Amino acid sequence: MAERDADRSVSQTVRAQLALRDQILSGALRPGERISELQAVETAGVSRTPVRMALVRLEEEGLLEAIPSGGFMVKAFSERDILDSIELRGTLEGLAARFAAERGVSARDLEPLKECLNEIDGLVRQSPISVDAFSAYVALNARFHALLTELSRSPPLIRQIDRASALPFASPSGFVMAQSALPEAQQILLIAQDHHRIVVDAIENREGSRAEAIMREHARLAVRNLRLALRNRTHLDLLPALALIRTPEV
Amino acid sequence: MAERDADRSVSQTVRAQLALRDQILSGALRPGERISELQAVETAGVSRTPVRMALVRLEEEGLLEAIPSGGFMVKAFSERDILDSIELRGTLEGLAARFAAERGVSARDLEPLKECLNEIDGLVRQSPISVDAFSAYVALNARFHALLTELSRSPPLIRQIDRASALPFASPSGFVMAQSALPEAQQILLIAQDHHRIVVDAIENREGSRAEAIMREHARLAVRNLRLALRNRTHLDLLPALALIRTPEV
DNA sequence: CTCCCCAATAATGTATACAGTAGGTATCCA
DNA sequence: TGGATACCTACTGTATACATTATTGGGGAG
Repeated sequence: MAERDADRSVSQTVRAQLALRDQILSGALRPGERISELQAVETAGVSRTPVRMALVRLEEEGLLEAIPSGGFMVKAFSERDILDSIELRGTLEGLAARFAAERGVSARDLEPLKECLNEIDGLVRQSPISVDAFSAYVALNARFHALLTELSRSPPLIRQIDRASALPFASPSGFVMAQSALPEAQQILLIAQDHHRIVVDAIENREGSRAEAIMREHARLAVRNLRLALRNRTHLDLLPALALIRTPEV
Repeated sequence: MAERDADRSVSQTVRAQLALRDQILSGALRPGERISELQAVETAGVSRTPVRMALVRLEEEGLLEAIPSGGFMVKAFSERDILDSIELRGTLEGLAARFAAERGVSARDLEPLKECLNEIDGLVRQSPISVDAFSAYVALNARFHALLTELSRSPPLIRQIDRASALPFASPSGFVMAQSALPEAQQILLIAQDHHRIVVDAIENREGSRAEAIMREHARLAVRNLRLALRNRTHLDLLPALALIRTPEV
């Protein structure tokens, strides 16, 4: 009720979309559960029209699924869906790295990436890494991936990568957090940093195939790590958006 | 006015979406042009609410672009966007082929693909190929790609490939039509058929890397061919034709 | 003559009212 | 007592009315 007149700068549709996404990701709405428009109207504090717009957008985003008889439900994902989504994004980012390398990148455009890596360097060498440093790392890592994607200068590819990252567990931050549940987390961060450095080097030297190969390997390693994390159920609570994983039938 | 009560089985939203997509693809609405909701309401014969829903869906589909000040415009694509979109889809289909090979496919699941190839065989060997045979080929080729995608059994990947194929020029039918404008069209069809046969073989023998590599090469070849076609100034004839072609939804 | 500002108009974003349908519950009959 | 049917409720899909914002055109000032 305090939020009713908060942030008048954003449209009602966006506000509804954010509110609903929050509810889904926080687990307030369980997978398979039907979304109640009326309830959404109350929580978002807007009328049905923008709520319905938000529902359509969230469906296209992949968080919701249309029910044939009408309405929407929260989409449920299998563990394999999650692993596939990560490999998918890795493949696309590999293509982005190739494009960047083949098309040439000016030293000035490469500067932010290198700066990003340097900032990360100081963080990953701490052992054990502090909570603040870790969240700083997560943000910087996401920034690195975004910058790399941009370097492809291919709007269709960038768009597709954004879509592939929409699912929380498929986003860069998502799987960094997932891997952090593993005992070898510290070493994983160092390896990731190496990968990133190689990619930047390959792009700088215009070696498209090498840039792509290392990004794909990077993703495949992440998939292997996450598969391990998923198998170790005790660490599952550290996974982002665990609410979206389909629970076994009761 | 005859369409007002036609097809009561589909929702008004879907009807509006189809009508608008038709208008865009047929060129009745030019790229960059702002969409008039009022006009859309008239042509679709429905009220503003389903029209706006359709607009949001078409934006997510990639055919429209939101205008910051409000409303939507028809999205404009550069030639490079078109080429990138094709390579993008090829990359995704390569991953699909890899998944299919690595995860194993039963002989029964592979049957429809082989049948598809056999049906195509008879068509591509005709020289010159008749108009009817060509459109039959286009349909069968699209079917082959759809079946191959399905074989990955990865819902996230399938979804992403569908999205990548939403743009008419990036769809299998789209670039077959584009390449058909080249003088070596006949030979291109034969090469494509070879590629497809190799992919099926690789999947059957569970050679993931080979299956992926050949699909990517297939796409890169198509990109090269289309770049030639665009450079030869045949694109003035090509683009309108491309706009008319879309892969069947199913 | 040109540039800027204000006002009128049109179109978007939002809210609400209406209609049709699916699902649930209660009652009645076997 | 169990099952089927009919009614009722609640929710979705659609239409329309309202408000707010952008755009355009004209008029006035420099």
